Amino acid sequence: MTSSTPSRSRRNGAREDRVERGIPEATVARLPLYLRTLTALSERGIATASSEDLATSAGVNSAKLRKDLSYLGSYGTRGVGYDVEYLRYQIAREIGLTQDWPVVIVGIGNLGHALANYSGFASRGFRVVSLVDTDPKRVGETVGDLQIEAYATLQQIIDEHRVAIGVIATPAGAAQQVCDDLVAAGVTSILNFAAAVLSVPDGVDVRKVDLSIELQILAYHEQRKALAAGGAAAAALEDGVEALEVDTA
Amino acid sequence: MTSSTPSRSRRNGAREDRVERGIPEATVARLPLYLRTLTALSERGIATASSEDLATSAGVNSAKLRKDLSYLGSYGTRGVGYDVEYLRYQIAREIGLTQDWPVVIVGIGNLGHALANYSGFASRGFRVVSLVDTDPKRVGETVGDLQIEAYATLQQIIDEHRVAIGVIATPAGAAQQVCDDLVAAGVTSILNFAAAVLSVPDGVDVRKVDLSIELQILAYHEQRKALAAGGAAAAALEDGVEALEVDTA
DNA sequence: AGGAGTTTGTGAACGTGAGAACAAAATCGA
DNA sequence: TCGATTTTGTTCTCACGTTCACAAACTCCT
Repeated sequence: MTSSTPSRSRRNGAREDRVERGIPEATVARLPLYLRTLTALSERGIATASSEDLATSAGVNSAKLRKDLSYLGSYGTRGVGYDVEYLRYQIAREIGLTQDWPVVIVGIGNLGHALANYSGFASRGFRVVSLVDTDPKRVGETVGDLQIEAYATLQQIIDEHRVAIGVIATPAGAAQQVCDDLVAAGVTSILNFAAAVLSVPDGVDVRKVDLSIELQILAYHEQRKALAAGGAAAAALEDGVEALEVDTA
Repeated sequence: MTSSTPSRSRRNGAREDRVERGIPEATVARLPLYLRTLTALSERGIATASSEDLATSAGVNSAKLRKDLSYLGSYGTRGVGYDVEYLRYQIAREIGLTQDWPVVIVGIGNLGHALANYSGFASRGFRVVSLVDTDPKRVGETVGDLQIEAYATLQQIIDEHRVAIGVIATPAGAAQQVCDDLVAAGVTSILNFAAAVLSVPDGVDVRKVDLSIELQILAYHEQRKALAAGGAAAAALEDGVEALEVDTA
């Protein structure tokens, strides 16, 4: 998914390695969580926090948190903990939130609307610079403090605002075409809310958020819980009866 | 996360093991994707598909897909492939989509609105039976074909409709309280859209969808790409200059 | 100054997941 | 009926991620 830059030069220094190889995906995915936790602590006027404190607030194991942070550098003080403000800045810089990221949203239906108004973006360095829809009837409509623009102006918008990140909130059928157009216009990161698998050239990152998939995963576990809690025999029957030998513990 | 039911009885049969241990999390997360792929093929009138076909459509490796499917049982035919309709049913049954899942959404702001109107839920066996909001002014308002109900009626709603899955779309500050109330009322699976870490008792599953985190992950990769593409020297300077030795390949 | 107490950073062990590779099982044509 | 061909199901290996456990490094108190 990430542009594969295999290790080219071999040299000492963990810091150097980080620049070369980057941070493990799993860690990257947690950094925003830590950032949010630190911001919350900062707002409560807390200046220093141990890995244990942070881990509890973030809902993770403290060893994992320490290891995650160690990929960024050695920003803690043994016997003391981490300086909240300092660590917050370091994580923000690492993720790239010390700069401003212009974002364009394509497809202003129910979800697009909600995303356009979502305050969580603006407060974290993301600026929705334009809303685009393929439906000409919607063009001109005001959402939040933006007007919906014509799909034909996509290229112009992306050039003008130097947009690198695009959000797709169209129906599934339109998603691949929109994706292709975004990529052609120079977008290299896409957040996809459409229920479709997007194919993109190398060097373009795609992340997908699929609401119904999340619910389905919950449903699977929910079903298992229901089965485990007494319905085992009935389930075996419904299942076709392979081996109905309930171990009566 | 999942209720830990360690292997109690030891017996042969992969099918038996599946029931005991369940399917790997990573596989569970992909089953809905396969399901969608199969539905799409079915609608195009395709009766049979090889693992290669399915894998391509789903955007995964074919070996991975075969291994995933093998956890459910042996539903393919060597030399032929999988019967689309049959496999679709088996996956649906495994996930628990042959039954209907009543869902309640709490917090009908921008996002709650969008979720309430989201057609992707209904089409996959999830039925939004009630919308709840803490703001008394919103109560009675119509969204889609439902009316927003008072927060105080939460318990009653959950009992009446036998709701097992709750969706939290409130501001972060209210999320934990709502979560506690949902759990107290009998909900055992929660999909959380609020930017907060929820703590729940054992036996309750939580999945979170955080839009701003997804964007931040993209931003990290985007920044790396920008750095890799020429800005390396400038970045090293800004970084504090540890060792500015660019390997000129 | 020195010892007791904290807390980080990391090495090592373990578990899970991904992908290559191949034997087993099916179809098809002669 | 038999060999050629296709495609599944599974084994094996490797990479990645998590957790434990502990030495190193810091503070604080006497």
